[in-house]
Amino acid sequence: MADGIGLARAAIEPALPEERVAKFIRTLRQRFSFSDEEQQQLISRMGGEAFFHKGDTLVDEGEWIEYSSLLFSGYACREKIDREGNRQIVEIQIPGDFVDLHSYPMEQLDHAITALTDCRIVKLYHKEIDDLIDKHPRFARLLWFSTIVDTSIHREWILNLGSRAGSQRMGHFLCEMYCRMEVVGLVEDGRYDLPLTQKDLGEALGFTPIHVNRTLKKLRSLGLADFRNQKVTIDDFDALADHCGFDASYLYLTPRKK
Amino acid sequence: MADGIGLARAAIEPALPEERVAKFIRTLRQRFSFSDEEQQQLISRMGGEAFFHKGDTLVDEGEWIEYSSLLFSGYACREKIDREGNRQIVEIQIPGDFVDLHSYPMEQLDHAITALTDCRIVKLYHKEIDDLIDKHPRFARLLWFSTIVDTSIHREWILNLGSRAGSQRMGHFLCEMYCRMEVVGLVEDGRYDLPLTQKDLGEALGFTPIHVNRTLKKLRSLGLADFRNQKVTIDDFDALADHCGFDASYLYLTPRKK
DNA sequence: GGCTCTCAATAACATAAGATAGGCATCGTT
DNA sequence: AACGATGCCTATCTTATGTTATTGAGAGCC
Repeated sequence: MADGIGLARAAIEPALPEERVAKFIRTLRQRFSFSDEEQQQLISRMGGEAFFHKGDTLVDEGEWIEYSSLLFSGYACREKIDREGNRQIVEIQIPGDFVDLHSYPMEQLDHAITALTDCRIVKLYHKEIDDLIDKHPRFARLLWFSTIVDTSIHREWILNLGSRAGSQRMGHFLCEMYCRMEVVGLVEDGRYDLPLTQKDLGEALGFTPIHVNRTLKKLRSLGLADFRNQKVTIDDFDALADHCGFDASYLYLTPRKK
Repeated sequence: MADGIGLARAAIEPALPEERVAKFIRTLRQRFSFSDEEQQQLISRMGGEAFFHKGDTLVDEGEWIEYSSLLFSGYACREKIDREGNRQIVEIQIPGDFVDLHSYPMEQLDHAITALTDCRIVKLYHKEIDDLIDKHPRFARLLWFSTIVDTSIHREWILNLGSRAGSQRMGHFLCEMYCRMEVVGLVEDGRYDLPLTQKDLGEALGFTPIHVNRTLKKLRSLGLADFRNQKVTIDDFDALADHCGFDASYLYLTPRKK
């Protein structure tokens, strides 16, 4: 929806850089206060755009990377495939997320990033980051921070997969997505897009698609959440959060002091 | 064992700084080649030591932190506790690991770090890191990298909890610990210390203690791994790795080009 | 219009893992 | 020596989740 608008406008006249990175800035500022000048410093280094179709691989496992991708519109996911070919979705990326900023220190990823919908990205070349940190060392800590939030999210997923079962595991995931989507203005009347099939959901939560179906049915019958046609509706967020013990602090959405 | 030696020596005469950080340097150099001079730069900034007893909290959830801790000897773990009081171990820390380097960009952790045995740490104050990055920007990328390896390990745990069951999940964990311990010289004849109870193991792998017992029994009967008295014996690492589809690349133990 | 897909929903059945409980070591304390 | 605490092991029973299969709705295609 916001997605569609972005695409349409880009086709007519290119969006301004500020606009393209707006969601990222919004998320970042939610977490880490920084000046308008610093914001400008960062935006001015953002390079070209790229477009991917649904199902495309944005970054492949093992690939050598020289720029990081800021997701401007569309949805993607990190995924790992094991020897038997089982797919594990490890994180969902939404507009405003830096999908692979950690490739700056890493240079090579241990997993792939795949487009869940058509995606538009803005590039930030690693040599620009080098230069930025060189001239403004404070950005090291700031950009570093933004990658470390993913680490925190991963830890919560470990907790979710390791200690929560059934509807609570599912509910927790839906709560996380709700909070992250809300920050970038993608929740409307308790509804947000989640472009996953039930099979995908299973691959994120460690369930079979059948069990995903059972679990969704249960959440629906409890009146806590409804997922259908790639859309999530949560009428009473607090009730759902309470049901599954969700606490958003691991998302670091409260501004830091520095 | 190496632990005991370290402690005894420290009691008589303080170990040299080089010696105290040797395991960390060993791990880091395994991953990221850097010069002797840079090594010296880093070591010279390391501050005082601290000692913790088994069961102590090294860093508490939510605590504001002004230095990061390098584990010199002993074992620790990251853990998260959910609302019901269930404990989820999220990572094991071994000698040479920076247990909370990510607290530098974070300033506050979303989880606690607890000593599994008596522990000795060496401090690196965050203002020293500020200064180090200021004078030698390359260290930003290097230290950043070292935190990002934890992210990669977390992702593999998500895969492990989400898609592997029973003996493979357990085996994978034992393989990871084997590889990490080997780098710092703590594997001897296929044996290494793992100071966890079966309950702890369950809290790391998302099993009940009873099921941990079943699983260990199975691995033992298959001749793949033996865990008892806090010691792991793996006679044929390749066989175990093959059994559970373990691939060490996510540990980034091959030196990067830069 | 009738294909073929993919995805969602459900049912019937199988099994891995959780829950509860008891016995048996070991260890530190008094 | 007696005691309680802790950790390991086993047995039994229950349940959540996996497996396999069938049906129907909708989307795209020829």
